[in-house]
Amino acid sequence: MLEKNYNPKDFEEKIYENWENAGDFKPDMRSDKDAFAIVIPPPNVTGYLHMGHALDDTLQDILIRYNRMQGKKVLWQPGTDHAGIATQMVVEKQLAKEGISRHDLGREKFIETVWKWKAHSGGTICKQLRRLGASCDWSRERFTMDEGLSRAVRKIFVSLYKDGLIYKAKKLVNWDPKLETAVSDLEVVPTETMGKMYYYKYPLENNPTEFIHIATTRPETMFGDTAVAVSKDNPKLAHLIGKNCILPIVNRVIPIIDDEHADPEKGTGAVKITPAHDFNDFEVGKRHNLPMINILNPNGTLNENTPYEGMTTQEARVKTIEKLTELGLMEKIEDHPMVIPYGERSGVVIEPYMTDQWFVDAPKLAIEAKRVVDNGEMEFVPASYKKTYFEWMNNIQPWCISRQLWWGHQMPIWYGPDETIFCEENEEEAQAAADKYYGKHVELRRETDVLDTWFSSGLWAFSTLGWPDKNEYLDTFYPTSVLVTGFDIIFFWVARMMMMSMYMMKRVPFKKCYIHGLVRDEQGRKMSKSKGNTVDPMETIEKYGADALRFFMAASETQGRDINLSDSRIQGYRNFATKLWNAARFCEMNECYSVTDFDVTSAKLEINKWIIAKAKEATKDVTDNLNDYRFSEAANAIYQFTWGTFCDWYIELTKSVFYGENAEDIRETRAVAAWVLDRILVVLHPFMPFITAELWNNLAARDTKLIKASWPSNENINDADKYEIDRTVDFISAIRSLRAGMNLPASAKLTVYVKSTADDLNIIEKQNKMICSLARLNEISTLGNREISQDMAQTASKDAVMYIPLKGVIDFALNKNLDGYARKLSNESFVAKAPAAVVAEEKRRQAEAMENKARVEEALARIANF
RNA sequence: GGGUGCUUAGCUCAGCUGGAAGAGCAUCUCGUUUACACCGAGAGGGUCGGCAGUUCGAACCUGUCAGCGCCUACCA
Repeated sequence: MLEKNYNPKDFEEKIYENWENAGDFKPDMRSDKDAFAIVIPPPNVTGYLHMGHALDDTLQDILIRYNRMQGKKVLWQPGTDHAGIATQMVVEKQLAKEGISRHDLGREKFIETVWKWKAHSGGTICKQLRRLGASCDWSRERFTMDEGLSRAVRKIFVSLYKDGLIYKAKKLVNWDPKLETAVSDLEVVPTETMGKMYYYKYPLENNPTEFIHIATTRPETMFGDTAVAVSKDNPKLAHLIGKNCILPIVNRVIPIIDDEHADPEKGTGAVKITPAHDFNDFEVGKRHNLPMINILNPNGTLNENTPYEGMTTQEARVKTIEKLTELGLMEKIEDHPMVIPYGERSGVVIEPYMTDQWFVDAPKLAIEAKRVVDNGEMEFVPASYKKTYFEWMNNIQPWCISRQLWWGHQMPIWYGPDETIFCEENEEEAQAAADKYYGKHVELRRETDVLDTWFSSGLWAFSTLGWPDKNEYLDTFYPTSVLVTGFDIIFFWVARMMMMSMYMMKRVPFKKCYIHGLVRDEQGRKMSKSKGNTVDPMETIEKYGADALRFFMAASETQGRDINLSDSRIQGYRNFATKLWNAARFCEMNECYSVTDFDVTSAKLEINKWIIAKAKEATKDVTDNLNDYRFSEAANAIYQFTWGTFCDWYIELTKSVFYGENAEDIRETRAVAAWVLDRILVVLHPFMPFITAELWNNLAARDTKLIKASWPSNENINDADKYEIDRTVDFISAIRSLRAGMNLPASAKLTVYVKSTADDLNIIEKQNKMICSLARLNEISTLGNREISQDMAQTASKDAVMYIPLKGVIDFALNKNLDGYARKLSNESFVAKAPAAVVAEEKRRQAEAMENKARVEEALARIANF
């Protein structure tokens, strides 16, 4: 027997353990059907599940379960990411609490500490994914720094290098002065800020009374200036080209050059050129072969090339302005809205900084990655993201992959006395190679830089499947079927996977890429820890169950739009689960047990033929929508069928069968009710795996677990099966509506006479009992040659006109109540002794009843006039 | 600056190929009945942002205006 109340906490975790222990998430490699695979976007190993994951992973699980039920070989490949910067920062913060810096520990000890931290706090997110119901094959869980995946990283690195697609270069990069590492363009967050524009002037070399006027937002960078540029098309300034000016404070002579970068419309029309600290100026510097003066230390303070060595840029800025003012060169300072780049992780201002770094030739790798999207080998859903992808790919810059961090894949590069050794294996192999090359034992020094985290994530689609080793999984599941991820990660990850996979595998990493939006808070604001508006999915699951949260995510997921979290909606889906639970209890109480191999075509009763057709229709609806990745439509289809059709109508209709005497009708209806309930469990399972499995297990002894039950397909739907009951529903609805509109009490049983087509009359004849029961009637019959009298209310449904005599009914019902109130209130001792609130309430009710009566009488008067 | 999306009921949003405007929540009325009050029955509520076009027919297609958002570039 089912418990009276739906209580997801009683069974969700238990059911999950059963699946996992039984190996139900492992692909059925013996299946003769297609393979279907998804690689999970790997969360940070030390991270926690947030609502974004809940959405992303619910959608994936729906697809996985749906395809698994179709009998395919299904793999959901799980794993976690080492998240270089993020993890290193967390551990550094921990150490800082004990007053230790990573440098105190040294590289080796520090990395050891990180591994310890990972062992201690890692894996939480995988437990949380289990709680959500994610049916990943945990036996294949991978980590980006696993030995296998690390080997893949080294192999690709060396291969790219040999193909000339990785190179070392001294270039301007985004430098994070707090973390003291290069970061990629994508790890920089441009932030709108109100800053200042500083106007000052440099004297000309040969005529110190003449000046060239400069505007800048970063005056302290002047110590790195190696030219001033103006445009030859600028009539006011062109005459200065070729002259020199004097850089104040340091009194260095720099040329005034002609360059297109100097826009006459902007600033003063003359631009100070600081090639080592500005991306545009760097280009100008290259064009004119200007010296590049580095003015910063790695920690962002000014260096020995400036008069303000050791100062922060802010301090130096103040000092520079003071000094320029002193020299009478400062002109004005204006407020200036601008965009300042901040480090995504560190939150400090990012400085363009000249260093030796390693780059991947992304523009070259992009060629293939673009081609296969262009020709449809990889399809975005929704398709509009194709444009976004090309927009970026067409403007792609070389990808800086080196990081001056400790946590990550250390580059497989060893420096010998005068040679660089690349080795995809390990230290000893590199040493052996070096010794062989030099013909004697030499000291090797390994490159200290590690790789950008996204380098290893870029290999995820095949490295997790065991590449570079040949194996069955790689053969079976690569290319994977679909990647499900948020739009915020298209460039970080999707594009890199495309490039890396096309380079190494020559085939797309996934055939489709489903992109969803962000989960926002109730008011539509972005969730963030700093705003304090995050909602922990684990708390939501605790409160409403994982099924409710999952269903919310599915039902809210419409292509190309963000989702606003809504507690009332999640609660609504919990209510939906409760509703299903109770419907199952109804079936159980009425002994509706699953009949193995029940032949639905054998059903004779109209209500049964009707619900079977509707169930098949709903199944097709869900199937079609899932195939098109229309999650909300699919979820709504099963929701509407379960609640609006099965519970609201079918269960009610079965009551006149179950409470009747016809044994054959009861037998058939029990079998059909059980069949429909099973169908709901099957079709709902991808969305709400827990409650459906719990009911499946409790309602009958089964040969197959629900997780492996087969998804119905290509069913024959007979529209004629639906007609009679659809019409019956029309009649009942019309009568109910009229009753409510006229305020007729439910206790008043009515008589209805119908004038309509023979077809309708036939249906009314056949379904008489059900109509009477659901519309609270004594009788419904043909009008025949009865006279239409003035006290008859009328309502219509298509060809049918229904006449309802009202006279006695109303008087009876209304006066009964009124008499009661009158009697009570005329009782003096009641009025005197009962609490005032009770008396007032009684009076209120009396007034209400009188009002009600007036309304009905008014309605009757209207009918009389009709 | 370039790109892209949105504007539909009080709120949050669906609405696929142009064919009778929908859901959930909220509101109001009623509630006989052993599946369910986390419920049932019923109701009200919309100039589909404005304007102009195409069409037999437009929430949907075209143009235009307005408002909001996102991505991206830009530290003169």
